[in-house]
Amino acid sequence: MQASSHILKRLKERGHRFTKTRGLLLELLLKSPEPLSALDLQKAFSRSGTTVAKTTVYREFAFLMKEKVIRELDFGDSIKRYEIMPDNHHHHIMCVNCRKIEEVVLEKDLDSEEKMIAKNKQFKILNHSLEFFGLCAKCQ
Amino acid sequence: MQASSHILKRLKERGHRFTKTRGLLLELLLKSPEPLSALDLQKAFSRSGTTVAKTTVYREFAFLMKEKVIRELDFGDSIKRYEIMPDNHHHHIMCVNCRKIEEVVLEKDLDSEEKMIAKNKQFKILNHSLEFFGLCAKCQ
DNA sequence: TTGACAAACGCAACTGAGTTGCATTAATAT
DNA sequence: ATATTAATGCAACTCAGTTGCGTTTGTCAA
Repeated sequence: MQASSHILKRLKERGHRFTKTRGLLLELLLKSPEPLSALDLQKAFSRSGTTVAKTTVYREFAFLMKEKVIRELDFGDSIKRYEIMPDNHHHHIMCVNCRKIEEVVLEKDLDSEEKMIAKNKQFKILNHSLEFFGLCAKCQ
Repeated sequence: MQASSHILKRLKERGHRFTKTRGLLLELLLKSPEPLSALDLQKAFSRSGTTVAKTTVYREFAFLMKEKVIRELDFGDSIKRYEIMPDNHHHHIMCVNCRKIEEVVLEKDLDSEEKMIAKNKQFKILNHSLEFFGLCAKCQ
């Protein structure tokens, strides 16, 4: 029983197929300590002794986004990265030198700020993106 | 006396040239209520009755970034946008429908959070990016 | 188990933001 | 006025991501 089973089960209940590629891609995302790009995933497939077309990876990202299984992250380097949709609300910090990414949890969330903005700007806020940039222990 | 004069003066003091393109580009950035992309700027040049090569716009962005006259913003749509380096620390909210961007100022800044992260993660934090996404008054 | 059907896949060609090489133009110092 | 070199323009390029289309494969019903 792989860690991705319950997700695959959920997808199947919604009428989607259980393929080898989808299973492995989810496994790899689940066990990665860092968000992964399309290229990262192709490399991970390679290391697992398989291959996957980049088209498939991008389409799978789109599919899993639609199903809200993963979420997209943007670190400003024009490479989209993805992680399994987290239970705990967290953000990230990326080392601007070696690109290492770690999760960070704020002491206070941004809910009250969002309410204030919604009120002042008459925007209906749907989400936000907050990423920190700096130098990791090794790179400073 | 244009609004960009003091910036051009500052650049000149550092040994850089005062060109028509640089002057107009700064004028346009200064008077824009929203951050601008390279394409936005080319269009704005057009409306001013001039033209500019996209290469020039990108190189000018790089130059002005190096001189810390502007800063780069990322709203996750793989288009870099730029705004004059602000005095007041602010973030932005973008309408996911019509792409309208407005400035927002937090009630509490993220300094204490940054200190906490720096301590816990042993990162030296250099900066952060925080953008909100939602629907503006017209689009909801 | 088999056959049908559509979801999932792979390959090649494409898109579009941003970059690079190189020749030309023009701002500044002397 | 002239020399120097920063700034500019054009064309070709890069690279992450997308699209078209023909093929494979998971699923379901007979």
